[in-house]
Amino acid sequence: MTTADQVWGAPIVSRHIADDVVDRLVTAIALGVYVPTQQLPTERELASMLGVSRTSVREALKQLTDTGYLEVRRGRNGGYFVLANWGPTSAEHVRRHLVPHWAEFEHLFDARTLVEPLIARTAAERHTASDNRAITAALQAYLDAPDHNASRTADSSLHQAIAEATHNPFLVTISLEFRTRISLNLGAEPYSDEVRRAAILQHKELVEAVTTGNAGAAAEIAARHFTLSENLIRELVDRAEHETPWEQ
Amino acid sequence: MTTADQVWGAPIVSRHIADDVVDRLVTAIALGVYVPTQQLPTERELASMLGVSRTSVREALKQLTDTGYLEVRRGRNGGYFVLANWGPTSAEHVRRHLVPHWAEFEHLFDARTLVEPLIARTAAERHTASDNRAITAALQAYLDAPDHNASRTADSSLHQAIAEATHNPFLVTISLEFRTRISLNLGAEPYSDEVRRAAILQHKELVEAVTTGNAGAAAEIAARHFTLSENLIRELVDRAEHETPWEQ
DNA sequence: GGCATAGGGTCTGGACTCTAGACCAAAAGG
DNA sequence: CCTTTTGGTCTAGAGTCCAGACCCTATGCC
Repeated sequence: MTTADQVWGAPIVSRHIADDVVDRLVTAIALGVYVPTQQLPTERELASMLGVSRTSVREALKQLTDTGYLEVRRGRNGGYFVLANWGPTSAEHVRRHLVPHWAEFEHLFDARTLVEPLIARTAAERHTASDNRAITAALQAYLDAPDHNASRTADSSLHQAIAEATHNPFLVTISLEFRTRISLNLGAEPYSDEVRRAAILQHKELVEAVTTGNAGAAAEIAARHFTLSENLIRELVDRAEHETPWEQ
Repeated sequence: MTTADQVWGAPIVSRHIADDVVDRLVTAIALGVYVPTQQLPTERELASMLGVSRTSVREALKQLTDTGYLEVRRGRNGGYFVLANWGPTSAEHVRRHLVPHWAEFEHLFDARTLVEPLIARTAAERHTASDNRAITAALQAYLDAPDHNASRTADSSLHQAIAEATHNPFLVTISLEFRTRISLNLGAEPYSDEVRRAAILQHKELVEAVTTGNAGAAAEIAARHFTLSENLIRELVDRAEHETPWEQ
């Protein structure tokens, strides 16, 4: 693998606008901007938000509806609604997304476990009073989250607030990219009361370390925190592989 | 800046194929795959390499020629040739690229100085015998480089070989992205006999630390190494700003 | 000198994409 | 029942991309 290979590697393919729209929608849903049962903006609104024709938006929505991620209802009060197929608990989802991308997944977790502690450490070293306010508010929103969906949205916002305390847009982007790609294959990270209790504790510790400038602790807690969900996924896939021993 | 803003942020714009080709070419030249005075592949070859029509390739080459980065010669033995406008030593180049993107640049250096030591450390922890061979070969190529251009190409290959020793494609991509974006604004990093001597020493130390698995030293040397070029750029811009006090 | 060749330069027709906008169909609310 | 909101359908026109044919120019070679 030479430098030249990296550059010329893949042929250029003409990306269709609809594919870009699909990416945005999937990202939004993966990050919890829209949660199951929630209604998306109307076709006309999406078209105007994204600066694209309604035709292209419809093409994207059609793809997502066909794949079973959205439901469409006609008439007044109609629109597109997020279905609940995003959870990794369904063996279906595991087979469809986790297993085919398993190698990428391992690397993704690996890289995240390496980079996120660095981000947490840097945030702890550079945070300002205003960062602290944002982080604390995000933590509070997370603690107040009434259900799993709200919890996902708040989790993403909290980690984003921490990344922003590094005051480096590249680190913010890298962190967002990790969240997106992981949620993308995963739908939601696994969830149970036990997991939530552990996550609450870790988030509190992490926020404490970052906002008080305890860089070493922040890095260490972040490493533990991101290992938690990684292990949950592994268990899940192990189980799914045993339950459905390789037909189709 | 909420999560939703990050997702819906920019409107979707239809990327033209020619812009993608421009990106590839600029990346290739920035990374030293093609160096000044060297001839690019022919239009027909590029079209086939990239899987696009000759029309699109021509459009891209026209842009780069108009901007003054390529020269075109007609007739037999003709073709496109890389011009020498890429060096940051020209005050022209500094004004045109460094100053307008200065903020992005600071962040870029900052992120690189944070992440590259992590990559070096990880490479030191995970290297295999085959990685060591690749890294050592890349170092030798760097030492043997007869001139500045060959040196740039070899430098990029060496850092890539180290990144690949992490065995994580995301880290490889991030490292490549840093090199590309920095070279993109910079053309080449500044160069002098003194700089080269320092760089040779640091590259030797870095390779030694990585290949013998001395993770701490690898991280520390990488941090120093990437700070070196950062400081050179700063001096350069300071000088340029004093020499040409803000007309145009 | 003259011819063959390897490049860039130009043009065309057709397939496909994207857009804007008009209009239809269904369901809910008043 | 009628209006309104929302998805569903269709069309005309502009733009993009491609494949391929053909032209122009400089060089190398006989």
